[in-house]
Amino acid sequence: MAKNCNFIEKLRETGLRPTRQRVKICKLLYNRETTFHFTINDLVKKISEEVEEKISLATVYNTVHALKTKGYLKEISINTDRSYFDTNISHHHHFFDKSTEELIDLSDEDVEKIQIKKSLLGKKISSVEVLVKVENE
Amino acid sequence: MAKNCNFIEKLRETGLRPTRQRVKICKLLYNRETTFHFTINDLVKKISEEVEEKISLATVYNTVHALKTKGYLKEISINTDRSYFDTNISHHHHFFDKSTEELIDLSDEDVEKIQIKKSLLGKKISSVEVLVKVENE
DNA sequence: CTAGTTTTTTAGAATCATTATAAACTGCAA
DNA sequence: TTGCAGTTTATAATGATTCTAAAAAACTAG
Repeated sequence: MAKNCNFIEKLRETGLRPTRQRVKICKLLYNRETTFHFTINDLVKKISEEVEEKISLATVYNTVHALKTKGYLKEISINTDRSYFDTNISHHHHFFDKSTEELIDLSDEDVEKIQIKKSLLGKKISSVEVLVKVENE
Repeated sequence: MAKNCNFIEKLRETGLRPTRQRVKICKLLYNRETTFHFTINDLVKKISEEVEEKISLATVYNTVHALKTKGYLKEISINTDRSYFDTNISHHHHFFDKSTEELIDLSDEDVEKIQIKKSLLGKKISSVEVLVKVENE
């Protein structure tokens, strides 16, 4: 799991050329114990700390967008000024801590099954997201 | 319900001076049959169509923000470039139609009761929002 | 391996929603 | 009516994101 090769394969499979920059970003995102919730800014900071080579801001945006499009990243619905992404793409929901502006995973079992009793003519449901906002007691 | 007085009272009660601009915006927002889901841009357009006097963009932002702070408007969590607001402040959830970028109310009864089985130490839940994204079939 | 084609990266400019600023204005209480 | 605190306003500033066009890198066929 610690080798670049994995990401090279993975990227190639999805039709994304495994460029130096993409491989390095993937290593940062997926080569970790826990899932990673981040904003572009978080990621840029992490890159500047842990990657020797500079990666331009536009590339970070491009790469994150490409990974999201390919389904390797999930974008979370919160109305903040920045977008949040999650490396955990399995079906699950989130806590959003208003005081720290951090996301915390809620596993699918942590939330009682949700039933939507209403439907819209000619529309199909593409996702159901639950966001639980929390604040300090 | 069609008189300004109502809004004048309402605003005054909450410590907001009932200025010409605020009263006019409140009339647009609350003097209607159905609830109103809108972005700032929607509201500005509506003002330019239905109000004779020009209201500056900054005032629209200020007023919406003030109404939201006082609990007369709800801001909806969606990760779009613009913020969405809802004049329906009762507890309920939303459909978000990805093709039209419109919000549609889901009454509280339309969504099976949600139970969160996990809690965070030292934090209390301030809201639970369900967003159901839909797209054309 | 190499030339040619396509994709990607890059720095910087452009965009767009939102917020800040500071001067002019207004609601309201004395 | 007067004065002041709260508001409005036009405009500038901010900040996240996207666009641009040229240089660089990755791929492909020969």
